Amino acid sequence: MKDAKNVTITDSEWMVMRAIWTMGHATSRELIDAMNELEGWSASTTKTLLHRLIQKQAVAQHGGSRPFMYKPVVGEKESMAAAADDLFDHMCAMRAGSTIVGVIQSRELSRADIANLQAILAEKAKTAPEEVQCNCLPGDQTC
Amino acid sequence: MKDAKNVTITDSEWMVMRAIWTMGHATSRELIDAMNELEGWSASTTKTLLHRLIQKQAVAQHGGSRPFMYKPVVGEKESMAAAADDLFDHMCAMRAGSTIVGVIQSRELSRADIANLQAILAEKAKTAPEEVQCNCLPGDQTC
DNA sequence: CTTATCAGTTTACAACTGTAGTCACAATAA
DNA sequence: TTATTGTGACTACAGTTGTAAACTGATAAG
Repeated sequence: MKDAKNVTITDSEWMVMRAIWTMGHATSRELIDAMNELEGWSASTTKTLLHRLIQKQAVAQHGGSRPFMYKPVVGEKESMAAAADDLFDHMCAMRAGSTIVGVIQSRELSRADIANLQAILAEKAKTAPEEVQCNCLPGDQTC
Repeated sequence: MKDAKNVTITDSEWMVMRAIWTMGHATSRELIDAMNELEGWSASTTKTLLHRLIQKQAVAQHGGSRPFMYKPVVGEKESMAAAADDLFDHMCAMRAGSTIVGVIQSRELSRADIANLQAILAEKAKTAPEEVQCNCLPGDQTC
């Protein structure tokens, strides 16, 4: 069973996935056109990326006859979560908080997103530690 | 003037940077040992990464005589912010909010981080849109 | 001073990425 | 039925990344 955790989507592939996710399903022609307009890519480039995504089982080919339909196999939400987790997993745990502050400052958030975040934060506040430990070096140095 | 925005640090290089950032400055021996313990890397691997970081001007060699000192040139905070921005720039703006929700849920945050986030969110709530537009396809489709 | 060792520099090399051309075959038009 | 074209498959190729060996010059030990 393929899930987003096991698939690594590269930067270029990500662009194609976004189009497929948003369209729900698409023919190669539609994707080629969208990518050409968005990124200026040649048809070959989009085709290659699409094939690599199929190999990775991030996308599947549907419909028996020739203009095939392409549909996402991995979900957008899960893939985004996996990518974000992957990023933060490679960074210092102690500074994750301030990094998230930066992200929130620079992104547009809907009212619902904000309400959601506020609820989670209120909950987390109840048990939050004074300091998060740095996990960048071996042993348990005080950083 | 080198700033974090212009330097792309790869995953492996990131590990070395974390050690250097945390140590403040270090000799190659210290880094080699730390990386060996943390990642099981051979001395060569750490040396290579260190050199690539010097080339990228993410790290600088200090001290005239042989056991040189290595110090970070780019800051940890700025590098983390750049990496995080880069990630979110490649993802659907509409779903950034829920992705952040996921990140916050899975990370440990200090009281100070939480207070900070709460303040920013309260501020952003005042002008937050009902919906953030999807920016995955050309044109302005309703997604 | 000569030798062994360690730090620093070069070279290596396969896998992965970004970007794209070419080939083959199915569908369609003539 | 044959020629054309659109779509999918295969090939290409340079640059990056992960991982490390080999070489070279500085230091320390004898």
